[in-house]
Formats: sequence, structure tokens, C-alpha cells
Amino acid sequence: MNKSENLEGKAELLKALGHSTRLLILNLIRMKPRHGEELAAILNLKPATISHHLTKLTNVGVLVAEKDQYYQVFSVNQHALKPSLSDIIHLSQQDIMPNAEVDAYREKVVKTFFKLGRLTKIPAQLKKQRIVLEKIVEEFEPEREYTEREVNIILLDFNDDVAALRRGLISQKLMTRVKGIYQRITE
Amino acid sequence: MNKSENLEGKAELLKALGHSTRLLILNLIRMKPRHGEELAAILNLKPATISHHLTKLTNVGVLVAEKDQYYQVFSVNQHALKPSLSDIIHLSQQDIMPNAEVDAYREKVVKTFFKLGRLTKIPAQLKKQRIVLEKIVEEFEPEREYTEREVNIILLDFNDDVAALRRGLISQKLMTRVKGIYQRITE
DNA sequence: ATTTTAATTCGACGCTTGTCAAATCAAAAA
DNA sequence: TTTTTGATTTGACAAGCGTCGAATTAAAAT
Repeated sequence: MNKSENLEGKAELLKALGHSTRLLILNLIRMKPRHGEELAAILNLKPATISHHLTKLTNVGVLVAEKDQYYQVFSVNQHALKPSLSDIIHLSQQDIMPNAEVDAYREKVVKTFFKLGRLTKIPAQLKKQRIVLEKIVEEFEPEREYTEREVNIILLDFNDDVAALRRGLISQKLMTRVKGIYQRITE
Repeated sequence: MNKSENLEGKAELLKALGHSTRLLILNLIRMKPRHGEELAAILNLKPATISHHLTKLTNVGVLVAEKDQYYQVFSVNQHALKPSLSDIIHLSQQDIMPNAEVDAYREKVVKTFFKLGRLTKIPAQLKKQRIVLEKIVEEFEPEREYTEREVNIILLDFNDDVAALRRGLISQKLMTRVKGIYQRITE
């Protein structure tokens, strides 16, 4: 698999391009293929420095080298420069998953508000309230119809303010109430 | 003028994108807009660190922030990600000129081989020979016809090996010789 | 064989950057 | 008003990176 197709490879490519000296080198070579000494003279840098930059640009595939007599002549690989930023930045799910514990925030909120299975406090912030109520609604079976009394009994396990919980579940559209009968919504 | 249109601006943009953590942030936000705390929990980094990265991404315009209650919710500015690498890398002549002394290599070669107006040695390498001969051929007027004797007199000012110089000028196609008459080529 | 020339490698130096803890801010909740 | 909560700033530390001089290598000219 091509290096520039995974997370680190993509970061490398963009990092290699993210330096003003290397952008200049790239443009000078784009005008016409050139060798290291020439670039060193033009940019007023030492050959060692130029070599360092050329190595980076070659490693990520935007430059290709070809021997000519003494010289190592570099030219631009247009193919590598075709994709848009969008194309390059877009990571596959496999690249994101190992680095990001996507539900970490959710779990953190749950840990904060549930102690020993009970809700210590009903979150004021909507985002957090939503997360907590989604957790609670799991106690209701889909499809099944509940009376308000049955609902209250279940909710009482979580918090004494069952009215607030009921209101939340309805307004967040996690449950419906028609004529006093409650039902869990499953989308 | 937009910042991302000059050398340093372009380098900044690419540098901002050239880091694996920031690529992950960008992808997480692309799935859906998110706020700092959430990203910190997901990526297992401290809020201060996330803030640092978000600032960089916002400064170069790939993220936009919007307040929502407590939160500062970030979303991706697709517009900024449209251009291809090629588009971004391409610098204007005004950006290149101040940094690159484009004729520096040429001048360096001339300085090396000319001492007090005379050619100390005829360069063996074609590239350098070419540069030196282009300098010498300037002594001939365009259009005008020269006999070999006239050519020799001029060349003698530069180097005793006038035969080699004549040969070089012809083979490098800087002059023509037809029936013993020499003429400078101007393209 | 010796010398020249371009390129590369290595080690060193200083500047930049990523990360965090602690302090501070700003906005909303209690 | 006082507390809570998310965001930012500051300072510190370590890791990374750009630059150079010196030594080395590779190829070609003398």
C-alpha cells in the first residue's frame, strides 16, 4: 500500500510541503529541472541544507531524481500534486479508530452523572442531558406500551424527580405519550 | 490580499495540516461539528493542547468557530480545502524573486573561470562550458559576418586555445560557420 | 593515479513546536 | 451572587527540525 494513504504518510506529505524553502525549491525545479549545487547558489544555502530538503521532498514522492553526468537532476512529479487538500485530508475509518476513542466524551459524561446506577443530578446542558437520557431509555423495551405508573417505577430507580425525567424523554423525542400511554421510540 | 496567497501564507497552511493530531481533529469535525472538550476526551489530550491545535487550524482558515451556549463549536470550511496541492504550491514570480537570486549559479561559474577578463581554463563540464561560451559570444555583433581570422583575434583576448573556443561555439550552436564565414546566432 | 566536483552523512547548535499543569476568562446555571 | 464549565493563556519542558561545517563518497576530468 502506498505510504501516502495512511495517517502518518499523509501528515508527512503535508509537512514536507509546509516550509517556505521547500516551496521555493519546488517552484525553481518546476521552471526547469535542476541539480543541488545550482539550488544552493540560487537560494544562498549550503549544499548540505539543500540535500536535506531534497531528501524530504523525494521521500514523499513530489520530486524524482535522475543522474546526469556528475549531477543528480531533480524534477517535479506532477502526479503527486494532483489531489486536492480535501482528498488528502480525508482519512479512512481504520485510520481514525485506533487513535480516537470516539465515545470517550459520552462515557465521560455518563461517569460524571451516574453514581452506583443512580443519576446524581439531571444535567442542565442539553448535550449532556441527551446523553444521560439515551442511557436511561435503554431500560424500556421497544414496541411495548407503558402506563405512566409503570414509567414512574422504572425512572424512580434513577432519580426522584421522575416528572423531570419524563418531560426530558418526551421533549428529546426518545419516548412518545399518546392518551397516557408511553412508548419508546426506536429509530 | 488573502494571506494564503503569498509564500509564507501557503507554507503556514500546509504546515498547519502537516500533523497527525490535527488531521484527526479535522476528520472528527468533518463527521460532525464538535467542541474542544469533546475532542480532548476523544483524542485523550488535554484541553490546552486541543485549543492550541484548533487555533492553528482556525488561523489558516480551514476551521470556523461558532458559539453555542457554553461551547465553541468548530466546523470545517470546505472552501479552503478545494484547491489541489499543485494550485497551492504554485508561487508567483513576485514571491520567488526576492528569495532566489536566480542567476547566482551562472554568476558563480563566471566568477570561477574568468580572471581579469580572461578565461583561466575551458570548463570540461558541458553545463559550465555553455555558460562561459554564452558570455564570450556577447563580444560578437549579431548579423555581422566574421572571417576566421577576425574570430581568432576576438577569442584570443579570452584564451590562447582559440581552436577549442571556436569548436565550442559551433557545437553549442552559438555561432554558425558556412564556407569559412562565421556568424553569431541570436534566437 | 591524482584531482576536481557534486552529493551525502554526521554531529552540533539554536530555534520552533507539541504537550501539559496552573492560572485566568467568559458565559451560563444554581 | 456564587458556582460550574468550557476555553484560553502562560510558562516550562522535551522533542523535532533547519542550518551549517567537516568528513566521506562517487563519478568524471586531468
